[in-house]
Amino acid sequence: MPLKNTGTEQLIKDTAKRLIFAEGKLHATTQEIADAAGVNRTSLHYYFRSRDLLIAAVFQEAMQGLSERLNQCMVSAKPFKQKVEFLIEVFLKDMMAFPYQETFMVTEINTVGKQLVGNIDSEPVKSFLNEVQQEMDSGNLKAMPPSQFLMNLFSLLSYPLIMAPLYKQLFQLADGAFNELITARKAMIMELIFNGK
Amino acid sequence: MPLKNTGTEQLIKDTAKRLIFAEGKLHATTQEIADAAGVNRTSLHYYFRSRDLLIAAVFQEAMQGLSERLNQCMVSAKPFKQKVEFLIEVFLKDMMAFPYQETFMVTEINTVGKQLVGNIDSEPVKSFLNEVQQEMDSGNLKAMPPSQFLMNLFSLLSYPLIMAPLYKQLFQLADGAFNELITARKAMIMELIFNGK
DNA sequence: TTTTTGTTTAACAAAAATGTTAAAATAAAA
DNA sequence: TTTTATTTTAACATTTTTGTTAAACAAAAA
Repeated sequence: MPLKNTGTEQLIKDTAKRLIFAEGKLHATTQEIADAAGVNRTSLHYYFRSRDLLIAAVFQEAMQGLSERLNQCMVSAKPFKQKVEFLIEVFLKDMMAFPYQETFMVTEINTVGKQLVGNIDSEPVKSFLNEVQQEMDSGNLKAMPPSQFLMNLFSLLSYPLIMAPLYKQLFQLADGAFNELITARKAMIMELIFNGK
Repeated sequence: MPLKNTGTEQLIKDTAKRLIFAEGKLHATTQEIADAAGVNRTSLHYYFRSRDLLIAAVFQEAMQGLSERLNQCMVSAKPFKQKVEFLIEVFLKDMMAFPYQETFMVTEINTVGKQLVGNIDSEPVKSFLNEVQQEMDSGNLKAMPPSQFLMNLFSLLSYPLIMAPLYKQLFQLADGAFNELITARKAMIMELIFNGK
């Protein structure tokens, strides 16, 4: 629709992402988004027609981003261990920037409906799970259902960042100290899931 | 306030908990809560005065519940390994019933403010972390900052349940098959965090 | 039974959030 | 420089959600 395109459309979308994914304001209002973007609320309707459509756009881009990250990490030609290392790097970085992305997707699915998920491509994941199985067969990984391995990996990666506000309180840590904990996790997760092998 | 007490107050609170914590409707409206509870929306105001106060009551009970579970699991007289086993059981059960409890608390903190957390007692956690340190010193656990050990434990426990809607899709699993995966995790988590020791 | 107390409800009111319209502002094209 | 197309905005309208009031109802006490 826009031809002149001064970047406002992208600005609104990015601001919505920041509020929702980074700051965890899962039900930011159109006014809050417009204010944070420094535009009039009507602009938001001009570009997206309704709040729902803006949210849908944001959701869909998050889903696509996730899909691309999975693809990038899971179907590369790297040897398995390097592949996992790369995956941890990519997802840890993403989670540090947008810790509430996954939370948003899940709660959105819970309120709007499962049909939202439809477009995710599960092929890369399937091929990765196969590779995990092979590694287990060769004795390079402790045997377990490959889906468990994958859930373990993502649990260790994502959960501490999602729950950061709670853990900062529980451990009495300021932002800086907590971030150090998080960045130290890459090596630790590798150790843990490869069981010292 | 209520003297006759027909159980409506508790019913409303429990229904709110079900919608928010179990079904993941993190911003259920008063109408949705009243409908689900089968009462008139005005009753909700009669007992709680406002939506905010109902939500505050729900939040506070969740916080207290968490506090109690932590206490129950972390300061018992059990030997360390049994203690962890017990903790996994308790929290896995709770997460299966109310997967979005923690998510709710975090997003609430992100929108309302950190002062909400205030009342959590971090003493049981501190004493547990000390015990973890001792186990590491004795060589029963791989050495790492104890807070990392604790985050690992809770990550492995909680994350798959929080993200269930996504993983069911990704693995193409129905509810039954997914639940089997989850219940199989207790033993697996023990193995993983004790590193076969 | 009638009085009192507590509970539930319908009807109404207010506030908050979303959506629409038309006009003003801006910038490129003719 | 006028014209045209696009973008931005203010003002208004609608819908949704929350909150209030007063009356109906129910049950125990007087």
